[in-house]
This record gives sequence, structure tokens and C-alpha cells, in this order.
Amino acid sequence: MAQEKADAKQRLIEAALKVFGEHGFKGASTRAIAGEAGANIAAIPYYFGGKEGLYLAVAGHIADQITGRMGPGLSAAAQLAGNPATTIEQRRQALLALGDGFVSMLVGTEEAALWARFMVREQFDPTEAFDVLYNRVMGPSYVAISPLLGPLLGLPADSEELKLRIFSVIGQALVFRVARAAILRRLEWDAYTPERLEQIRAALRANIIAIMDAGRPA
Amino acid sequence: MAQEKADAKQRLIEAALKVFGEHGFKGASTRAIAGEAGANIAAIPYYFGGKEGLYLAVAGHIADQITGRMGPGLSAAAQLAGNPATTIEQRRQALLALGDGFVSMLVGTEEAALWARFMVREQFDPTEAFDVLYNRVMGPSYVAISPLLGPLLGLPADSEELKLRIFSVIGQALVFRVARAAILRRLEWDAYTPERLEQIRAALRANIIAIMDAGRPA
DNA sequence: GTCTATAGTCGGATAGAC
DNA sequence: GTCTATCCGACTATAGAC
Repeated sequence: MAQEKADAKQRLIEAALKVFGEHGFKGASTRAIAGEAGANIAAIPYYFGGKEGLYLAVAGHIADQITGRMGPGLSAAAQLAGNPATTIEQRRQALLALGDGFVSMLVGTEEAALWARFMVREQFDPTEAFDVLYNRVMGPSYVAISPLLGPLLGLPADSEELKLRIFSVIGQALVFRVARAAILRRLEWDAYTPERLEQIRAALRANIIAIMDAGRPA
Repeated sequence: MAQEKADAKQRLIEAALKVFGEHGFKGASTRAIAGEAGANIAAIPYYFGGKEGLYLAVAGHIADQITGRMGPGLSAAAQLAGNPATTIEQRRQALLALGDGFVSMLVGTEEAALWARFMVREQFDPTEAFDVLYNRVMGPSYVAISPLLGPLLGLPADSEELKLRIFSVIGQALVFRVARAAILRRLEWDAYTPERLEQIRAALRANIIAIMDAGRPA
């Protein structure tokens, strides 16, 4: 009984992440999910109460995974940002590190493609799952960036301008998942590799440095 | 016979854009599409040969619409960029104008939400429709930006660094569609209004100016 | 906890009237 | 060119055996 396979419940969640992402809630069939998971169709009503319960469980799973990977970095950034003794240069470095970590997680791992696909769907047509993702993932990420970039741009933490500019910066990384097919085609790449990932991080750093340093007193 | 209703074929395409976007290809039912269009289900095999043909027709429709709105601006930018007499300052202004136009189109119109939803789906799981969208929309847009930003950053037009940094910049605008729900929640907005649209354009301009001007000789 | 069998509904496509 | 009627396969959920 070498634990080579997770239990049926966990396998169903991972299969559902893939199939819901491919076909949406309506388009995903419980047959396909159960088949992918190597489980019985009847296990879905049994464990999750039905198709909808499984969908929500997928959102929780995504939040768990991302929190596990980004959590430590975000906490460190928040602590550093909250300390009045933190210098401008330390904020710059922390922001760049956050960007690197975000790209590594988002673009550099295969699972993140599945998380992103599911999350983007929820952005266009939010359901109950969006609340889970916003409260546990998107909100906390934003909150970590705000007190770092605000002082660098000379903008108050609660100003709409700062919020918009932060989302714009986040978009610079997000695009590598959300427009992946177009980017690969333009670059004549077949996939992201570790070397290419570093090129992406470098391009993003260059843009972030430009934005941060434009806020400096001339 | 005041032309208050387009013909059934056109109505089906517009209904399909909405329903395919909501539920994906599999999840969208031809019944729902026909119902939304006020047309008969049998009209879909009749006009488009089947569900797939209708899906492809939607891609063509999106390309037509976006080309109609962005085409003139892109042509003007391309002509200006190709002229060796064009100054750096003119390139800066052209790039900012392109950004403004892109945000106005993408974020400022209701239909663009439908186009974006359909196109993002194709980015994650490309089908034949992606070729249509890439060749007619995404490719040409990129090509217009490249010869404007390249000289400003001192990067050759075919360098991978330039390509990556351009996509990163595009992401700054894209995010306002792709993370719309999260952005509205963070800003405590219920929708984008014309005033808020101008705030978005301003935030984007600030970031683009920072990126452009960081490439200037110190 | 996992299976088979089945109920009841909805799916896309077609045939053929008008 | 638009309709109704219909075929047949796929869907989710449940009941009940093991």
C-alpha cells in the first residue's frame, strides 16, 4: 500500500481542476472527471454532494496550493514593508524579489497553468468560487505589494492611482500565462524553459525598475 | 421592414459569441444559442455546417470588429514608425496614443468583454480559431508596437528582450479585462465608467512613460 | 467506501413539411 | 430559408448490492 496514489477524493479534485478548466463548469462532465481521476462517477455526489460542491473544492485546493508557495514570500514582504526603518532601496529589492517569485510560480510551474485557467474563468464570470480565490489569494497578494510600491511612487496606500498602477504592474507578469499561446508563437518558442523563464524575469525586472525609479526625486 | 434586426445568420454569430464565451465550446448548447438569437436550432447546421463552423465564424467576427476599430490607428502607427525621419518624441507620443486607444477599445466597450473572454479561452486551449485571431488581430497589433518601442529602449526589433518587454507592456492594459472582477472589488467599484476609464489610461500612461524614458541616455 | 444499474433530462444533427 | 418532429447518444444523480 505504498502511498503512490492519493485517495479518491484528492484525485477527483485534481482531475476536476483540469477538466473544469478545459471545458468550464457546464462543459465538464462528471464522467470525464471521474475517468481522469480513475474513480467512480458516483463518488462525486458521495464526497462533494454533487458537481457544484466539487467545483468549490477545486477553488479551495487552488487557494491552498498558491498560499503554500507564495505565503512565506508575501509574509516577509509585509513585515518588511510595515517596518518604518525599511529603506527605499530595501523596498526596491523586496519588490523585485516578489516579482521574480511571482513569475517563477505563475509561469514556471505546470500546475499554475491549471490554476490560472480556472481563476481567469472566474474573473470573467464570478461564482461563489471567486470569493474564495479573492479572499485567500488575490487580496493578500495585492496587500503585500501596496506598501512596497506606494512609498516608491510617492502615492498614498489607499489612493486609486496606486491601486491601478499596481494592477497594471501585476498584468506585466500575468500576461505570460494569459497570452501564452500568442507569446510562444511570436517568440517562435514551443514552451517556456528555465532559461526562457529567466529572460522573462529579466524583462519584467527591467520594466519594474523603470517604473519604480521614475518616482524618484529628479 | 426597418432593418431593426440583422438576419438570422448574423444574430446567431452574436449570440454564439456570448454563449460560447460563457460556457466554452462544449458547455454551450446550440439550443441556448438559437434561443438567445431568436432563431431556430436547425439554422445552425444550415448556415454554418454545425456547431464547430459557428464557433469559427465567431472568431472571424471578432477579428472583423477589432480590425475595424484598431486598424486605422495601427496603420498610422506603422507608417510613422517606418519613416526614418520620425523623431524619438513622435514615437513616444504615438506609443502613448496607441495605449490610450487600446484601453478605450478593450476596457471601454461592452462588446470587448465578450471578445476578450473568447480570445483568452483560445490562449489557454488553442483551436483552429486561434490562428484566425493571431493572424488577424494579435500579430498585427504586436507588429505596430515593435518599431515604436524598440528605438526608445535601444533594442533591435527582432531581439527576444524587446518582444518580451512589449508583451509585458501589453499585459499592463490586458489586466483590466482579465482581472476585471478582482480590480473592481479592490477599488470598490461596481463597473468601469468613462471617468474611471480615464484614470486607467492615466495610470497606464504613467507606467509606459517610465518604461520609455528609462531607455533614454542619462 | 466503491460499485452497477437505471431513471429522467438534455445534447446535436437530420428529415421533411411548408 | 425557416419550421416541427424525431433519433439517439450523453448527461447528472440516485438506489441499492457488495
